[in-house]
Amino acid sequence: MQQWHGLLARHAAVCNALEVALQERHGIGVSEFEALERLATCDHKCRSADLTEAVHLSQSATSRLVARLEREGLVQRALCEMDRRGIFVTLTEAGAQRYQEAKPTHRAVLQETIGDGDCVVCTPADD
Amino acid sequence: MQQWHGLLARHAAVCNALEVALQERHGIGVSEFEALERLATCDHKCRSADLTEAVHLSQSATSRLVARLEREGLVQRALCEMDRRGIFVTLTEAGAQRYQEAKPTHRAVLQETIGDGDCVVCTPADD
DNA sequence: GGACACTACATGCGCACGCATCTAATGACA
DNA sequence: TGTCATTAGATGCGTGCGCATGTAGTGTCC
Repeated sequence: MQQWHGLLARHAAVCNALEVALQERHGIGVSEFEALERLATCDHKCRSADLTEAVHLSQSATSRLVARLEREGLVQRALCEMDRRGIFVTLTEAGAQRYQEAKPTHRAVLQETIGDGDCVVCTPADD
Repeated sequence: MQQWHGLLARHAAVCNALEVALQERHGIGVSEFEALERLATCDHKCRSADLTEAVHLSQSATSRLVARLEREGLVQRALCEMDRRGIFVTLTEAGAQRYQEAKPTHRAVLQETIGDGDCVVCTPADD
């Protein structure tokens, strides 16, 4: 129970802070950032299903997330020749740049907030 | 970073499992349960602002949450004589019963899922 | 007492979500 | 090759969210 409430509190606190900072300074949300990060660390392209796993959202939400990112010019949809049902989501130049800009913000907010909250058992000594 | 992704993964996993179990077996969501729990552990009544804190939602979302619970007959809004801007949210008989029914489900799902996920640093030795 | 800043909660609005479903492509099997 | 179950992703729909704002009650200062 203590763990659970700690988890809720910490998640809410960090997500809120991240959402505000990323939205204000870079015009993207937490899920958008996670998606960009996944793409940036996956050779700049991966399947939609991989993103679904990365952002912890439903398949439909991921589809719309990709649509938003594409509308923003941060990613592109590419047909997958191997399996033409699927798509490759590829990071554009603008997307890679946006990610690099947002990354320090992301890390800084994490640093500030992830240790807060009342979840003592989840706080490791290091880091 | 490891902590962060662990937090995200764990939160998503537990919330999903809880949402499904609570919704299927008791017709309430995670936030609804948290609100009922807060009320049950607060002498069956508390201010709307207290609920806002408990459920980690915005004030407007809490207002609608209370409206849903009231529509379901699980809580009632009572005028606060001390400060007539505010309200007391009170747990009804049905609400108290629903909470008692849902509580074992909630605890069981927590027990099953809160240790899962890939966040090793957040996993204490005990439990 | 009257004006005004402030607070508690409600509500209009736009947006992102999940669920169910649709479409198109794949793979297996006859 | 034709049929059919399965899979990847897109989309209609209803719902819950946050933000901004509205409404009503409170406290202060004159």
